[in-house]
Amino acid sequence: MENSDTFDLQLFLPYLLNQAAEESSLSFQRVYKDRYGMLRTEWRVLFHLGIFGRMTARDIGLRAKLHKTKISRAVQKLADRRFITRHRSDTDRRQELLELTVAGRTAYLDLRTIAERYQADLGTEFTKAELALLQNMLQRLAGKA
Amino acid sequence: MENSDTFDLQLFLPYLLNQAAEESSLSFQRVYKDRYGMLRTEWRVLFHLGIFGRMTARDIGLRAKLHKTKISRAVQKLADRRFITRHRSDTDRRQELLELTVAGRTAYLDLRTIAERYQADLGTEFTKAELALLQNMLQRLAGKA
DNA sequence: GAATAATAGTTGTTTTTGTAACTAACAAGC
DNA sequence: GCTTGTTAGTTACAAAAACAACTATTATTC
Repeated sequence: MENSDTFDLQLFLPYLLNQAAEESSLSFQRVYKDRYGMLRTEWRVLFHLGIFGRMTARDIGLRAKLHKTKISRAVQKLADRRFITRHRSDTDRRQELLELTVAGRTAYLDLRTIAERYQADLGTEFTKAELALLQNMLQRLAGKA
Repeated sequence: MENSDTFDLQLFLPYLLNQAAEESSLSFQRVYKDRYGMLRTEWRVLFHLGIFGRMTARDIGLRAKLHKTKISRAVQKLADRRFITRHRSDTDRRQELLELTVAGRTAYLDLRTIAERYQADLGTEFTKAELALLQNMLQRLAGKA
């Protein structure tokens, strides 16, 4: 290590954020993957429909910053597994209204419970104020605040 | 949106962290991708060698939490492009000592400058104390503190 | 109102990643 | 010192993501 250097990679945000994101996603990923065979894009679509109710692929893409091809395939898989229904819109026949089925809503509520538990567990690790600041800063970094 | 729900996805850390990580990586990605045709794993390997000097693929994997196949491929590509050299170790002929070439070090220093500028620019967005707290929390979340 | 552009969503192809199986070298136990 | 297990790294195959080209429908413009 004779050419040692001083740059601290561990503090470089694009790196550090990815490490933290990957680590924090792990436990949640295990649940939606093992329990429902879902991919990341799929649970995200599921959650958007669970939270906001009926919406189109386009709107999910805007909110979640997901590319339409990713959403298209996630929607297909979710529909195949009867988690969502798709209905062509009457006012604009290009777009499709997506909605959770009962099974979809059940899966969503189950995963939401896990997510809420995860968030609650952070309370043992961080104070409320710390957490609020963290979320605020992350939202600013994500360009959403 | 009749089935509206109260869960705040924007505050769910596995989601929020990913959004922030993706957004914050964008500008840096553009540089290492456009300027050097590198992938994420490749700049990470490059940086590890730039920072710590000669080391093995195994040690990079441990530090960066990268799987050995990813590193193996990154090392191949970096060696193809003459950014690094590889020498089998005398003491353990399974492992290979990796080291930056002059071209590799030049690329590293260039990218490091960009990275440092990125970090510096955060200072206009956040206070020193905020940033320190953010980094500390992210390191805890990443399991490295 | 026909021609052109723009939008929602899909499909096909290429890259990149993930996973498992592999080779070669070393280590440990007996 | 031979068998068994472990480790460093590679390769082959499967899954997923990225990107470009496409269809169908709606919006715009002249």
